[in-house]
Amino acid sequence: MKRITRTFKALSDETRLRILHLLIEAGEICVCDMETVLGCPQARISRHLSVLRNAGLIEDRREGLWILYSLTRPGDSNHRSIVRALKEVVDSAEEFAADKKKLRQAVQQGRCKTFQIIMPDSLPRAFSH
Amino acid sequence: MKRITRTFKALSDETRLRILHLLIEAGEICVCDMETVLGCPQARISRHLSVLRNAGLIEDRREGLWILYSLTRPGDSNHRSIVRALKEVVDSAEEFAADKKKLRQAVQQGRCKTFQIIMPDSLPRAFSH
DNA sequence: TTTGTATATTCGTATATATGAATATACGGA
DNA sequence: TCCGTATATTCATATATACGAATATACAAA
Repeated sequence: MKRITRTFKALSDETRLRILHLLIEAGEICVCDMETVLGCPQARISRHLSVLRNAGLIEDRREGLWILYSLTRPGDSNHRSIVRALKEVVDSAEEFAADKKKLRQAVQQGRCKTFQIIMPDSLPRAFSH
Repeated sequence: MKRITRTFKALSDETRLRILHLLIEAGEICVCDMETVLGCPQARISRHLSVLRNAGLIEDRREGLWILYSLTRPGDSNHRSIVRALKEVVDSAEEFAADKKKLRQAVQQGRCKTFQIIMPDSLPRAFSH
């Protein structure tokens, strides 16, 4: 039960939903790119990331100086149900469209470090057109 | 966006999830029956009900002295997605089983006022066996 | 080993939330 | 109109959460 309420609480903040949306869109993304796209101070993003990590929603891996975040693959049925709802919600809510656009532009203009790190030569198809 | 975060926040509390679970199980239920099944003080339940109502998750109607609560029928796609996840979660989590059992027993032993109010002569099929 | 970049944490503070106890309100019946 | 039952709200307080600013840590490159 505590696990469930903690997960819902993690989803109850605007910045955290925007972060999760970026992870859904980009697959994997570093903190400074979140900073670029969301326009939030780094400390704020970092703190929200730790809330999401403690809720088991995201995980990270280090790649040189950068730490790349991504969604955790759901480990049980509750997690799966909640993440499915999350994806439906960020998909249908207009407020996320601006971030999506900003992310795409940053990637195409080479201002997005994540893709220079993990795939220096090619863009993921989601951002190539 | 505010609507979405408010909805998730409403789901981030144990008592509120237990209340929603009862509404899912019973369809419609009065506050004193929640008190009986959940074993929480009335003021606490009432306050949590107002949080859920403000989030648009539940609605109520008066029937004499009693106020019967039920889930709001989802009005948009976000609401629908979140409520679907909620139902899956309370369905699969073991912690809700005890409340379900207690509700069933209360109904069958005639200690549940809701069904004496809304259907004095017959029990809903969900509780008749 | 120094420097710069990326990320995390600490600190002080403001705001929100949860709670029990007490009180108020709404309604029906005597 | 008075009383009892059902539900909501107020009050005081404890705890949690969010925030910016400042600082710390981790790593790579020179």
